[in-house]
Amino acid sequence: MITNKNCIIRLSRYKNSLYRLQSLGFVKVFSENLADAVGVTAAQVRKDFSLFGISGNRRGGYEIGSLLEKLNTILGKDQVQKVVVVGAGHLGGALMRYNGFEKEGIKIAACFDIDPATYDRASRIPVLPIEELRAFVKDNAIRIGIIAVPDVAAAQVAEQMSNAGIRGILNFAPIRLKVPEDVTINNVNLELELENLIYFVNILNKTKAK
Amino acid sequence: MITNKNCIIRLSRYKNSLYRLQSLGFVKVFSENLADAVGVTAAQVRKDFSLFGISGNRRGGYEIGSLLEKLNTILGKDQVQKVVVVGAGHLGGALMRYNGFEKEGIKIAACFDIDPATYDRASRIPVLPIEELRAFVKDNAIRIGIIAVPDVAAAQVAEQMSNAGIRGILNFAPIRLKVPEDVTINNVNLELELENLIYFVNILNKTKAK
DNA sequence: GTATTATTGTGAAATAAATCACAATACATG
DNA sequence: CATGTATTGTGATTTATTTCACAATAATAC
Repeated sequence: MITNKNCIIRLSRYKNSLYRLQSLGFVKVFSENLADAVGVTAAQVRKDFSLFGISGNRRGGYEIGSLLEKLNTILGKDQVQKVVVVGAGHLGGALMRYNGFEKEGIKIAACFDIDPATYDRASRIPVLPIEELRAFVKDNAIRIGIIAVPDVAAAQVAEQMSNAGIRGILNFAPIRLKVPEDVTINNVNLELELENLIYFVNILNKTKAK
Repeated sequence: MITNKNCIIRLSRYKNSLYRLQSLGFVKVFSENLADAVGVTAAQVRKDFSLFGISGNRRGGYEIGSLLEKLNTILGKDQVQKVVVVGAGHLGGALMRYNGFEKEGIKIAACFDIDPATYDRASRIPVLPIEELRAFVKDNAIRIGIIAVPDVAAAQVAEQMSNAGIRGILNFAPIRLKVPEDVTINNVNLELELENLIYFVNILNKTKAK
């Protein structure tokens, strides 16, 4: 079982690049081409594939169509993934309006909040009371949730999600969530990303200056 | 020169946890406590500090105040960091309204777009024509930029930023940007994060099932 | 002031990830 | 059908990161 997050992210990148190559009319690809497109080494590409038992054709490279099928299976993209969002504020709203998920086979099935002013059952993506989270998650067999609430509410929401049966959480709140070990958390923290950039900009600047 | 991104992110996390501990009235902290708060091992905390020449007091732990000073210096938080956003759409708008940056000493100085309908020089955060990016960046000595435009425009914006003198880019567009090597890029890609979650939820599920 | 104890700081060891390098092999060419 | 060539697949090697383990040492107790 491969649990190297970077490796899985590379698989996603390969997949995205392959779609681009396919739409340009390409049918086959060499590890070298894919490596260039994604920004890694050719050996890394082959090693990653080898890890997942994906094989190509010596001297002939990889057939894009079948490669995509395999990657999509590994990445769970052979079916539409339904997710829920908790938090109908600025961020939750932006996520609901964002149309990049659809073409990736990800569907926001509903949004939940505690503020009745936000409720809207008639909307394309319904906004429902948080009390209905559990039932909705069960009824729709949902396993992925997005936390888009202020940090003070995040811990409680994480617990509600976990109790409801959600097994993967994308967390936008800038705090560490504690969940059972069978729940996976990916954090998106813009302050951290910016802070990180600042550090690297600073040290690279100093290095050049010397 | 430490160039391990994860290590720098841990420093940010230590810093955030330390502020929390400080606000609870704590004055000193042990590597063990910090480790618990951040979710790493105590040895990792000490090793990270050691890497940056930060030392505590054997048997007495670390004094939170001076530790924070050192971390803030390393992370470039001893002065307010001004950044620009390019793209005044949903995402750019949400970023401008987001008030989490301010308390981290990060200030969005201006936003740029190509659509005259978005221009607003009188706003708290002015929205300006992209043509003015270069002059603004120079005049305000800005080094960090956020790309919040659709993917088709991202490559061009990255080039404009890089030419204008920006040295760190936070990129929300789901494509790989090519920039000179003295420009650092951090990508935020929600589709990728979700896809990644799906993978881990799937494999953990299978593992448990067997 | 001596002994005891808790905690740091950091080389050494272990583990994880990436790269190398080359045998295996499929296709092309004559 | 033999020879040459390009590309894969992967064990071996290298590099990076984390963890271990324990000497050094500062605070505390007696």
